[in-house]
Formats: sequence, C-alpha cells, structure tokens
Amino acid sequence: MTTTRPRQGRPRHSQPSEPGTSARAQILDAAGELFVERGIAATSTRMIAERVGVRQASLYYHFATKDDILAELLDTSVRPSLEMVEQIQALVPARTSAAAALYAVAVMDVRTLSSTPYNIGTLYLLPEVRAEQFDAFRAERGRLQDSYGTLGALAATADVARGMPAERLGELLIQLVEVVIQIRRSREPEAADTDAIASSCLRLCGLGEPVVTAARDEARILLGRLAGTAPHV
Amino acid sequence: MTTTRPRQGRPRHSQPSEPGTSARAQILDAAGELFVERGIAATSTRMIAERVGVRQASLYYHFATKDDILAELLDTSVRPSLEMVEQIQALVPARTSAAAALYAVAVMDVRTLSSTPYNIGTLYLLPEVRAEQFDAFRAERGRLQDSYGTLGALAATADVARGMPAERLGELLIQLVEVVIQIRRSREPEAADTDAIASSCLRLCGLGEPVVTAARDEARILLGRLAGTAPHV
DNA sequence: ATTATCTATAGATCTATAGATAATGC
DNA sequence: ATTATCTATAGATCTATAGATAATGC
Repeated sequence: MTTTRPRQGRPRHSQPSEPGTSARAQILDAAGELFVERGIAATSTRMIAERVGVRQASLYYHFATKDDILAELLDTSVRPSLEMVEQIQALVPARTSAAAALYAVAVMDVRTLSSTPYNIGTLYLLPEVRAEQFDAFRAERGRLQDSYGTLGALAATADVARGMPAERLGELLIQLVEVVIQIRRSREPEAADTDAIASSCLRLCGLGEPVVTAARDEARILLGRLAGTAPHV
Repeated sequence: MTTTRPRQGRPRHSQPSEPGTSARAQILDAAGELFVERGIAATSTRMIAERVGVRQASLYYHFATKDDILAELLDTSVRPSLEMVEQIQALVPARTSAAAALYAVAVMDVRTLSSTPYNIGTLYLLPEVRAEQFDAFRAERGRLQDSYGTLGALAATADVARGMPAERLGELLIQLVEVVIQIRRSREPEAADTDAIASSCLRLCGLGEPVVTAARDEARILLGRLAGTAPHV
C-alpha cells in the first residue's frame, strides 16, 4: 500500500499503467508490444497512448515522431547481443575453442531472444526496418552476423569450410538462432530448445557428435564464468 | 507492333501495365510486390491501383476487401511447396532414402522461394498474417513444417533423433530453408546457396559428409526425374 | 519557472460504397 | 445486356502542432 509519489507536470487523466518507470520507458514498452503484435504501420499513436494511459498528443513530448520510437527500440534490442558476442569472440582461440564459443554465443542469443517481455526480435523482420533511417541498426545486425560467420568458419570441418564462405555461414547460423523468434509466435520456448538450437549450429558446421558434446561441456563452463561476471537476466 | 485487342468494359484511364494478363492477376502482382516492400498496412489500395493503372475504387470490382487480396496471395504461395513436398515424401522409403528426399525438398523449396518475382515468402513473416482470417494459410504452412519434421526425423542419426522430437526438427529445418527469404533482402541468391542450404539441412540432422554426399547424388537423380514429370519453373 | 500533461484541431490520408459511363457481345 | 471501368464522396481514421493547464521546485 505505497502511495505513488506524484511527479512533476500535469497529472494524467488516468492512473499511470506502470508507476515507477519513466514515461519514456512506458511508451517504448507499449509501442514495442503493439509493433510486434500488429505491425508498425497498423499501430497508431493513439493505441500506444491508450496503453500508457495518456492522451495521444502527449507522446510527442517524449518522441518527435513515431519512427523515433521504433529507432530507439531497434537500437536497444541488438546492442546487448552484439556486445556479448564480441566479448565471447575475443576469447578465441586463447581461452576457448571456436566450437565452444559458437555454442555459447548461440545459447546467450537464444536466451536473450526468449526472455524479452514481448517478442521484440520480430521487429527485425518488418519491412519498415529497411528504411535508410534505420541503417545504424542494420549495420549492428550485420556485425552480429559477421561474428557468427567468423566463429562458424573457425569451428567448421574442412569439408564444410571449403564449400561455404564465412559470409554465407553467418547468414545460416543467425537464421538458425532466430528460429526462437518464430517459436515464440506459437509456443513458449523451453530450455531444451536452447540446447537443440545451439547444437544444431555446430552440426550445421559439420561437427560430429563427440565434438558437439565436448564443445557443449566447454561452453557450459564458459557460460558459468560469464554469468559470474555480468549480471544474470 | 501488336495492337492490343480491346476488352470488354469501360477503358482504363491509362494503358494497362501488363497487357495480356487478367486485371485480377495484375492486382495480385502489384499488391504482392508492395506488401513485401512496404508491409501490408503501409500499402494503400491507392498505391496498388496506381501500379495497375486503374483508379482506386476499381479494385473493388475484383476483390471485396484489401485483406481478400492478401488471402489469395497467401494461398497461392504455399500450395505449390506443399504439393511438391508431399509428392516427394510419398516416395520414402520405397523409392528414395529419407536423406535424399529431405535434400530434394529443400532444393525445390529454396528454388521456389528464390524465383518468385518479388520475394513473396516475406509475407509469412508479417504480423497481419496471424489474424484468424488467414488460418487456412497457417494450417497449410503447418503441414509443410510437419513434413520437414517427419523427413528430418527419418533421416537423422540416432543421436540427433533422440535429442529432438520431429516437431522441433521441423521448426529448425523450415527456418533454415527460409533463410533464402532473408538472403534475397540483401543480395541475389546464387546456385551455390541452394546446395549450401540443402546440405546444411542434412548436417543439422547429424549426417556426416559421406552420407550428405551420397544423399545429394541420389537427390539429383530424383530431381531430374521430377523435372521430367512436372513443368519446370 | 519548469515540467509533463491536457484539449482542440488542421490537414492528410484511407477504405469502401453508390451510381454513371464506355466499351463489347448478342 | 453485360462487363469493367470511371467519378465522387461519406465517414473514419491518423500524425503532428498550437496553446492551455495543473502539478512540483525554487
């Protein structure tokens, strides 16, 4: 029974939907969920405002346009994956095998995509994101894909590496990891999905069962160490 | 210098964009391309009409609503893949190994997705398609996914089959094949992509290089036979 | 005074319908 | 007569801006 401390500014016509969080965060949250559920063009600023509990025009105090809301959602959604991947990639080959690193990266990425409150990864797939305005986002996503390609090429068997340049491997691997976005559209992802996806990444690189098992064990240790370093989500 | 035979009905205000094809087909074509490029909600009936070369209201002589255009696009886009998959699946195990069948199915599906005039597969990813109205389409797509799961489970090594139910395998395999949709967003798919994707499907099932090679050879024969049966696209 | 909201609204859409019209077909 | 278009428009949006207002902070 805590009384919500009133903030500065004229009061809202209704109680704030999520007291304690900033209006900006509330807007991003509501918009993200609606964009994912219904698409960007099909989500009106009025719908966003209704979820937040403010009038439509009030959004424009926080964001200049509807696309600015999208831009911020996109930026904050790849950044964590990218930082994590580059951190793990830096451990190869001195501290970890490429296969274990790829496994660990896939696990982390699947977990991230699984645990966003709404299935925010869906945004990557929408046509609006192809606009020039968002190429900062697409560039970051490109770097993520490159990292997958690099790790995959290092981990792959000679047979597979010969038949597939790192760029193409990156396309395939990131696509495989992002299956969790599709899975979330029809069911709740389970822990077993994470392992299945990460193992599939290694098998796609041509690795046989003994190598996959060894990499998985090595990755678990690596992930344990990382969980100690960074705060757990 | 063929004079276009005038058809029945009041003439259009401008020359038909694609003489020779029915107005209905012209509308589907224009709408498909715009839906893929810009998204569904962001595509107005006016834009579609402009591409076709008719006035906005004239679309309604052919389709009752904008969603009816989408429904027809969706229906005609999975059906060919589904028929092809079920035809190939029926040859297992009497006439073909499961691995060769999976390889052949992946190749056919990648080719289909690669060669649609606009990247129509993108439609599957748009949020609008989740509406109840389109569950006939989603059901067909589910059957396609199930076929991938069944073939994958038959082809997989014991190790992989043990760790992954057919349903999950189907999710992963269809996702992998549909990477070509993403590839088309940034570059033109090459012949090597088709082989890389189909081979990756087999490796994901745990198959080693000799088995993959054998299945590929078997699949080529199978595909040759099918090309004789059905008209080539 | 500053902040964060509100009300009101301009101007630009957008979908779908009603009814007219210009061809061909019989 | 039938077909396939056209023009015109109703009614419902939608985004973004202008300016008022109700709080807190100093």
